[in-house]
Amino acid sequence: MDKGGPGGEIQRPTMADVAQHAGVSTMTVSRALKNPDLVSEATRDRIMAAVDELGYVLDQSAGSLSSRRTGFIAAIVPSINNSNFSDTARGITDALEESGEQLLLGYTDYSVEKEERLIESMLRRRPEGIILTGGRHTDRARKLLSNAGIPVVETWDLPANPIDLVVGFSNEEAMGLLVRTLHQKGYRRFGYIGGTTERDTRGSQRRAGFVEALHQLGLPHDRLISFGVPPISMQQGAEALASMLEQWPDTEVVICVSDLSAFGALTECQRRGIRVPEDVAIAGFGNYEIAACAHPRITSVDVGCYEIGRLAAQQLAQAINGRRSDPGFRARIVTDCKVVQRESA
Amino acid sequence: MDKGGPGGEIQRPTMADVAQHAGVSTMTVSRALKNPDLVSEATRDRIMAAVDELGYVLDQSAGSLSSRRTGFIAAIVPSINNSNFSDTARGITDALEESGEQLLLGYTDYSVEKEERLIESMLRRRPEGIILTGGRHTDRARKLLSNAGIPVVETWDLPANPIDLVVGFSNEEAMGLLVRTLHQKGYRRFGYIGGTTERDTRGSQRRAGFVEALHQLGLPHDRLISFGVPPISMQQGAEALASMLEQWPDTEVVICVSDLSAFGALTECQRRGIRVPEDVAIAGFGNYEIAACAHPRITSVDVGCYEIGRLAAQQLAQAINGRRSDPGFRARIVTDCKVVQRESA
DNA sequence: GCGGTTGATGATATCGCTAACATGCTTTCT
DNA sequence: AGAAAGCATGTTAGCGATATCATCAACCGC
Repeated sequence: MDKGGPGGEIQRPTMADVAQHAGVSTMTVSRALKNPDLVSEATRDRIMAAVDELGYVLDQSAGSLSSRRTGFIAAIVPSINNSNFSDTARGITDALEESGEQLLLGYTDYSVEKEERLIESMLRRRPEGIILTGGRHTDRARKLLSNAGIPVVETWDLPANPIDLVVGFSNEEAMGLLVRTLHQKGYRRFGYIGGTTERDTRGSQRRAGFVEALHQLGLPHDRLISFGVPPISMQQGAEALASMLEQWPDTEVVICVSDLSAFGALTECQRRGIRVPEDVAIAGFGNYEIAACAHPRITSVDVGCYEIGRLAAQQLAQAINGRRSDPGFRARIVTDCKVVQRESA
Repeated sequence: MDKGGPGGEIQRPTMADVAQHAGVSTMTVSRALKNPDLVSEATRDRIMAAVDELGYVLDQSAGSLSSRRTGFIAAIVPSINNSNFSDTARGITDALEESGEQLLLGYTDYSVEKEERLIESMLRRRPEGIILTGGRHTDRARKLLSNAGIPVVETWDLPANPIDLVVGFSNEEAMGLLVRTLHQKGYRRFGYIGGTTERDTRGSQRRAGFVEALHQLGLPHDRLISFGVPPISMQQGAEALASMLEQWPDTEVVICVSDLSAFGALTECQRRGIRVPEDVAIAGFGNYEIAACAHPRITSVDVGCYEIGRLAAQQLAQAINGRRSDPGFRARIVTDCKVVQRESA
């Protein structure tokens, strides 16, 4: 097979070829493929036979140029390696499948600069809407989006100045909820493990929520360990726990920025023969599968990642179709966060 | 902001607008954006100023129609939720970034029918190449691909009848390697945990490799537990282990189709107070992060997921650019698999 | 000083499809 | 019966970019 080679270019059949083959005009072929009921059954059959025989595949680049609808939705997540975000991506894809749109997926590695570049390169594809993670973006990114004139959904956060639509939750409050829940269970000496930089906005917000909640409870909130560049890994969670216990050996409960680091912390305890939760309790965030399966199972916060994606895609679809004024349409959807209490804390 | 609403359609500037603004022809604008050195500095500056002022963003749908290069690469994986495959996806994206192509990513949920549908809808976007997972596809999918006349890379496997290019490894042999390694460590009574159906081709191949290796070693190979629809989860690994020990309580080592199920099996042992590896040893496959972090750490097989993605994208880029006859170009790249010995087995 | 090369730019003709309107022809209504 | 409406299809004109060839200076070497 000579494919893609120079001179090996195959002349793919076009709609005109199909039309000729079926003895109709290209317009009828186009209709037969997109709105079959606009074409009589006999003609449609002839066209489909021609399509089959020639192995014709519609060219959507051409189609969307003419119809001004690309059928693309762009989505940008921090990382596709993180199952929380890939759950969101799944939610988006599943919702899109219903509306027949295709997903352009990109990841930023938690960098707003990379996000800006991604937004720019995706806008060149003329997506009909775009889904972002978080509310922090470069000024240029905001400008690009505003110029693009397409609906935008920010997710996983409740930005103070949203660009357009929002589907998310408050990371501060979700963390506050976790802290208060654990406080009610009797814990008093809280420690927090997170990443080193502010790059992970949601991580920073969770830390802020941790501090604020303890402050309101009148408890000390200085046991903060920063370890590793986000996304903070299991391994780094383990190292951070070691550091935590070294600095504050009497810490009662350690809350981690995510379940991955929480799991790392848990295994570090196991290596050191520290009992969880008897000696130290551990809680995470995100309700990853690992939290439900670890031994002991890890207390966490479920933020409904899949649902965020599904809702974001639905909102976008409605906005694209001009249903912003429909009853029940809300530009800002606050999703539910639940603390999942398990054995680890 | 009125976006996407009916009648709210913003008239985005086109290249002609930029051209007029800068007092040049559209062709010069096109050149300034794609091959800046073909345009004098003064003109280029004027054009860039116009681009900035108007907030112009290139329309690639239009561009690719005329240049017959879409800049798209399609990639299809079984699941983006599985970090092995999302590592491969990362490898692809990273390699593509160098060549400036954009990724169209889709997932099949381990169904060849869904794969066929995905291939069809992606081919409508006229990708310049396509990366698949595994060597099993529907006949129609094969036909679609062959008609498309673009390079194809099959990954994560060494298909007997490859469509075109291959970047992968033998799942049978990789599993055989693991079995022999554990055999050398003295284990004799082997059990295997995998999914129920043949949908996960790679899972089936690993099971076949398990059976074959034991057969060659003259050992019994009937301790096979099938549990759950692939991808088999941590939880299912746990349940499968319970079932294994019930049927064959004297099993010495349990090999799981992936590290996720291995981890589930491990935690089930911990719940039951069964010591790993003293009472039962456990090994997984894929070398996920969790294998390196669990306590005890899980023996696994590293298959270089990221590298598979990177190589696949590179191969594709070379094939697209007609470098098939370059020295060093191999249509079939066999990647390295290494057993990573840890405490669990 | 002149044929030839190089460099910067422009004019024109598509690329493959679909929107919008036009054309016949049949059906329906009053 | 004649006007109005409906159905199946065709015609025409782009969508927004780029390939290709053409143009016109400026420059180069001998």
